[in-house]
Amino acid sequence: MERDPRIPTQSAADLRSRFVAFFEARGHTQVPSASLVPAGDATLLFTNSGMVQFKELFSGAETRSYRRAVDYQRCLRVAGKHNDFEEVGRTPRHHTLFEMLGSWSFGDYFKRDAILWAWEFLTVEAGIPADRLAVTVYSDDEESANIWLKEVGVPADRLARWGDVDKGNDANFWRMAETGPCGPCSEIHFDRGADLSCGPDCLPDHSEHCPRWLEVWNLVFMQYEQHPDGRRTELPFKSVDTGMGLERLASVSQQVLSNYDTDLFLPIHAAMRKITKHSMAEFDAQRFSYQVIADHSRAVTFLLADGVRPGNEGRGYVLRRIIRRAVRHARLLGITKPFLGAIAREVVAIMGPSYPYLRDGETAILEGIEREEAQFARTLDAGSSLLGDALGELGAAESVVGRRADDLPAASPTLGGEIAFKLHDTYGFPIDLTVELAAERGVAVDRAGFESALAEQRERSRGGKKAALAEIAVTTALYEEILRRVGETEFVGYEQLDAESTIVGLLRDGAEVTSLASGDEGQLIVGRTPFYSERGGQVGDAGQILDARRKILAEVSDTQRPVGALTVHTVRAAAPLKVGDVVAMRVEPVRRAATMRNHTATHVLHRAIRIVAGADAKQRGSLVHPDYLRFDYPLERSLTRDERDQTEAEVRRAIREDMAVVVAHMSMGEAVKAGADAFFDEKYGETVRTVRMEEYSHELCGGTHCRATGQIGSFVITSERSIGSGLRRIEALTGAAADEYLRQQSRTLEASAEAAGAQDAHTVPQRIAALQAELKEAKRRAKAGGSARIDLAALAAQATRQGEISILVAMLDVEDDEALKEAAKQLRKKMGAGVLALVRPAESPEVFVSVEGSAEHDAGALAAAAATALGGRGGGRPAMGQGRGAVGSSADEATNALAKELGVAVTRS
RNA sequence: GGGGCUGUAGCUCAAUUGGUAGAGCGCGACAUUCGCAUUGUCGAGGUAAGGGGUUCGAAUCCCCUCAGCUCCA
Repeated sequence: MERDPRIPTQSAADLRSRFVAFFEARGHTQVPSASLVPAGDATLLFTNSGMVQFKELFSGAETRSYRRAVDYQRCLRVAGKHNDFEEVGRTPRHHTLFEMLGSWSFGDYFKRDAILWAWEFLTVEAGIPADRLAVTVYSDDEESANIWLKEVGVPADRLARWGDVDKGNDANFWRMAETGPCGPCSEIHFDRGADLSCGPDCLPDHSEHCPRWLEVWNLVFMQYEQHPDGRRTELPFKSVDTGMGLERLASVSQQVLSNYDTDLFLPIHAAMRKITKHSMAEFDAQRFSYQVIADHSRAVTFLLADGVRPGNEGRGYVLRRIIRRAVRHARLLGITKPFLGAIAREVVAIMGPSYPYLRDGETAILEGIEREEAQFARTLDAGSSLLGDALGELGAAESVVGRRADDLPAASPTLGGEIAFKLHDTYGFPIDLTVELAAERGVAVDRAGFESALAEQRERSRGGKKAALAEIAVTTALYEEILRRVGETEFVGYEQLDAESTIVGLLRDGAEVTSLASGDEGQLIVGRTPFYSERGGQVGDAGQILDARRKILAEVSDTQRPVGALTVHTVRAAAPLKVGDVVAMRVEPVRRAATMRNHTATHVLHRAIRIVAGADAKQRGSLVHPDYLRFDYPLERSLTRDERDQTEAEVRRAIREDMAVVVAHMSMGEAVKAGADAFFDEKYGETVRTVRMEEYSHELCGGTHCRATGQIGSFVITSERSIGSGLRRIEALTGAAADEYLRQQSRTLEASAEAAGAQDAHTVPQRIAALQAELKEAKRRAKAGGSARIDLAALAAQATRQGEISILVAMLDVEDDEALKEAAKQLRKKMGAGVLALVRPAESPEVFVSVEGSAEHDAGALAAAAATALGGRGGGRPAMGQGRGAVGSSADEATNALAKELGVAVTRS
């Protein structure tokens, strides 16, 4: 493409920081890039656009101290509605991970400022000549069109109008969901030159069909509220959400045709070529694979840094697929050794300055990659041998390296689609690898059969999750509507456990109602509540709802916050309740106190773990329940017995210190400066609540706590185990529960000591070891003694000779069927070839027959006949047979029958 | 959430498909050797992941639980 000398080349890093500075200078607060794992959104797998962390602000469910924001948001599109996974690498501008530069107005400025600033940034800061830009607006958005035409001065032929929502054309119209905030968009496109035009009437094309136009910036004006009945009304609270892909902007500024040729990717390609030793020509020939690897290495690095680990479900599975696809493409480039770690290092080097958390997590990132690469190598080995067997059965030819599937003759043998699918489904063997390896051995693969098997499985899988997700979406929408109507619930539970309030909403069976009858179960919403709703790992409060005379109206079993700060109590009504009633809310005090002990103990434990196992053992999740606490942290190994004891001792020491627990409110920035640990993706820029225990522990936390650590009382770890690769979980008890646990333990030990006959608790292990040795010895003696008691040599000597073979029919009174088999083995050694028929007297007598070196006799038949004679059954093979008579039948009869059949006398032992 | 596969000696894996649980490596002892390596002989080592069922009889068939691998969502 021809260079436009008017456009100054700028690095992606410069563009990123200029963007932030530009909007900061215009009153915007810089908000950090949020985690790829969305905080508190069950319907979303990954942060897939800039607006995810602001979602609650647009619906009015949440407010913040700022009304203008600017950010660069890492986004991932690999699953769900926006799924570019398969496109990545094939096109110049599809990515899994990308950065969205965003400017935001929450009920502040609207179309005019958004448009003027966007234009100014592109033409002045980025230096793009106005004649290289064009814009689009929604068909009937005269307001935006006028700003573009009259104020900015865009020529009429550089402005296109698109979209007609009511006729089903959603172009230039944005909506968050079926209902809720929505509005027109205005896009800014870069004109890459008329020579690329798709035709004479070429207009900026929003759908990207025309290579001439590159959409760089989308300005979304949230203007309307979409109601379920189809009406659209003007929003009182209008917002702006703009998003510009950094990779695209960089491609414009650096005047390259592909995002993959910008300085965001060039060093990654270079690092890869260093491994492959490819020339630039070879690189160009293999662009697809190089681009896949470059893209995926970025996604992998960010995902690992955000705490996602490869696994076989949910986010972990997506990460695994990305890593494996990258490895697969590296193999196409001839790389079979681990390489992704080196590439990830390069990604950290490029992105680290803008995303410091990548540097912090570098060790963990590299470990995660190394582990997954090794795991995939094992999978490929297992799959290769299975595939080899399958190909062998097809009479595959000798392997010819490099033979391609396309070059196979039409008459080639074909590997069934179901076999290819089984390899893929059960052994994780990638289909394109199957095709390639089969081709090398001259075998085609029935790809259509594979695809249909895959489609069938998809169909099967859909049933489960879809209904569940849809249900969440429906109830979420309902709660959002309630929240908009009644506003946030006031929480007064930090200071008091009782509060008077008014019922403002009731639900039964997932729908709003105006009253609950006695006995009904449902959800209750009030204006203010002392009930703590489940968040930050602490479970929701339980308690009662009372009337003025302290009569119980309802039992509260749980408290949740489904959306924003709307608190929802799960209740079972004991008396009729209706919206508007004034009630007394009473939190169960014992339960709350136990919960508080466990929550404060969780903070102490967190510090203790980091002291014992290292600072990297940061909290990854926790559950604070009245009965116990649960704490998850990353560690590649189990705690040693010593470390576990040390941790426990450290927590107890901190309890004895009786440190005051001090709660404070401050801005996020102040909290971070004060050294508070923020472990989850907090809402930045806002006032946060911090919980501090002197210099020992300082965390962001909304939970309820003890006044001082001494109130925790007791502490004991009850389990420490793995909950997945690199993740461990501790469960512990505090207060009376811990005391009770320890009491039970010592009681059990006392009982064990008594049962084992040990002098005292300390000698129980030795005592048990001694008993086990004794038991083993006794068993050994019994086994040996059983056959020793019976003189097997003498018995064998009494066998009747019949020509070449000996025949022995005997009754052996031994311990069990195992002893009978053992005796048979030894007799066989002493006796040589022949027929050996043994009977063991018991409730139901057992018959065991062994034949060696005789075609005349069938052991199975003999055993069956003898057992049948006793009303039982039996069988076996010619060399060996066994059976068992009915309960109460006579062993003598069986012996006699066998002796008669074989024509010999019974030998008595 | 819905599937597929696997779990047998310390390790890697067998067993005519329901009929006496084995092999190689590793381990121990003895022999060979000046010693090491080697080689030979003998030996120890099994709750067949755990539990239930069917059966005269289950590693094998059925059900449940647990763990690992894997696919789909």
